[in-house]
Amino acid sequence: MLKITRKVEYALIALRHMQHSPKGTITSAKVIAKQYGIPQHLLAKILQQMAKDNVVKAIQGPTGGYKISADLHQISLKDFFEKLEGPLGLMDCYSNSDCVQMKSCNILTPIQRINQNMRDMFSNTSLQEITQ
Amino acid sequence: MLKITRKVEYALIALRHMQHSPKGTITSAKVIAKQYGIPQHLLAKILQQMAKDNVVKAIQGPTGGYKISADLHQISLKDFFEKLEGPLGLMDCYSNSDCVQMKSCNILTPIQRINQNMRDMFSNTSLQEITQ
DNA sequence: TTTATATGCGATAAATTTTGTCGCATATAA
DNA sequence: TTATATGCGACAAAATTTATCGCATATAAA
Repeated sequence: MLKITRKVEYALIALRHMQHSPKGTITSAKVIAKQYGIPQHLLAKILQQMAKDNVVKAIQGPTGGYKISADLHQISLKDFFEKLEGPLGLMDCYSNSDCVQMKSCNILTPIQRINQNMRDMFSNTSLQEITQ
Repeated sequence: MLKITRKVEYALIALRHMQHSPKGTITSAKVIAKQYGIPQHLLAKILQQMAKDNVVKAIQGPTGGYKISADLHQISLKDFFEKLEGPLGLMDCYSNSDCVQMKSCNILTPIQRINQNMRDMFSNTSLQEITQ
């Protein structure tokens, strides 16, 4: 529990790789996948999603690939995680109200405080701090 | 991702329930399971594990059950989570070294800082703060 | 114009983890 | 003696995560 997913890991690895490449470099999913041992198709889809989210810009055709298009200082880890994986919370019930135990649950409020601490932590960390 | 498991949820619910019962009360898994809509057998196993961990004391026989035996002020959430779920970390590689990408991974160090923040947060929160 | 190689995207499959169930044993109060 | 609790291992179901496949479109380069 309390793990980040491989999807997020792969996204961060790709961003960091691109950020350490010479300015203007376009990097294909294939190159990154090979270098870090990531399934190529999977990484491609993740980069495509980041392109939709305007974190990265996609260039099509041969010699195509991706480059960072956002200012990573301006994106918090919380926002980035939520772009890729949806709402961030220690328990589902904070974003999804279909838990039948909602009324009887006695830890909803106490855990909420911890939850908020966690969200704050990721809100106060920028993507740049990971990829720099 | 970044969720706590139901196992931990159920454990916390049970502890909080017991802590709010009159001093000396012995509570069976069955009673708690019914009240909160938790699968009884599952909760029983969790309580048994907490008994092994000396968080709770088990009393056998009919009229048996459990009561809190530890000082919950003295147990951090981190320790509690690790008792139930094993090592705490954002990525498996911090506790388990069989990731083949270890050498090539470029985010190991940056994520480690975030990881430490998270561990600190759970280290600095006592079980009591959840169950009180 | 053709070809090779990249992204775009949906469907599907495999693997892993989480969650829940079952059966039988032991302990003990009534 | 009986009923009801914990103790414990094996197993099963469900959910989530991780990975694969196929085909479409875009475009640089031969």
